[in-house]
Amino acid sequence: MSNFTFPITNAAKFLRKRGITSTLQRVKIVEVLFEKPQHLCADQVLEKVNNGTDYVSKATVYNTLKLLTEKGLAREVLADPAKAFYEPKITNHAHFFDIDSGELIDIEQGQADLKSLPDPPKDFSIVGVDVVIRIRDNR
Amino acid sequence: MSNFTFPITNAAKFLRKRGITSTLQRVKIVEVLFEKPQHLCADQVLEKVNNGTDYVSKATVYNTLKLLTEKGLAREVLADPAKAFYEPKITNHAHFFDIDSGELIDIEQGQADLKSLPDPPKDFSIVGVDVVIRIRDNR
DNA sequence: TTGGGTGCAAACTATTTGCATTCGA
DNA sequence: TCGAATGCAAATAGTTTGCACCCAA
Repeated sequence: MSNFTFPITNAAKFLRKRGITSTLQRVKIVEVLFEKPQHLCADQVLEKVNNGTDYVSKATVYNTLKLLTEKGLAREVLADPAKAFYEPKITNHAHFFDIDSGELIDIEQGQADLKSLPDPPKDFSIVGVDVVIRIRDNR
Repeated sequence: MSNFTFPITNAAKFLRKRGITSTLQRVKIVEVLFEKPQHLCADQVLEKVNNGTDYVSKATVYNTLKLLTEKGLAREVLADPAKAFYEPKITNHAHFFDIDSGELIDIEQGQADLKSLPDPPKDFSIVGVDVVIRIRDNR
């Protein structure tokens, strides 16, 4: 049900199929984010969506990225203290974070797995696991 | 060199020993953060430091927490999208993050280790590894 | 007609910056 | 004395909120 290939060819259908009202703004945002596997912050999405014009507001970009994340269609990556990144790739994988450039790099699944998951506190269940490996260019 | 027991008894000495100029403001902040192993955001540190009075500004709290982090004496935890947490415990360990309450819980070392570290990109070295396991109360 | 859903301007909050002041050599 | 270090008011940047508008029932 969450399967698709990059880029998404019909964003309106993609949204409707997943129970989200399709609107002009959301279609534009989904087209941008799901063009290919990538890591974009809200401002980058805003810029790509508008591209000189003025179709979508900043608030709508934020609200839509949040909506996509809540619906499980996109993933929020917390690695840069300054801002959140969003990615269309929701399969489990870890990230390198270049602390100087602020760039995120995917780590292939299986390359940074936990030995085992710890037991969560009583009555709690695990919602997700985030692994970020901070790196620095030596040169 | 980074060894101490909680709470720190002489914050001024603690700072000087580690090559950081000791000031009234920094001493207060260190006394608060290093009272015991805990996770505090900047605002919580500010509140505890001032406690009704007005000794230290918000900017200084932020700058000092950043300084302590850069010097390797404290650790910044990125788990809550809204704000950063700081902790005095710098030994390697993962965290549970309660997505509803915003609370961080330490995971004992060894309970959430990576099978192995992935090779960083050429010319890069690994600076740190952050593991956050998001949890939710089912009740 | 109406009630939930949508988009966005304005508000808010976390964090950083620039600079006057202080400090140590 | 003087350059570097320090603290903080003000500015900035990321994100959220509240409300006017719209649309389907």
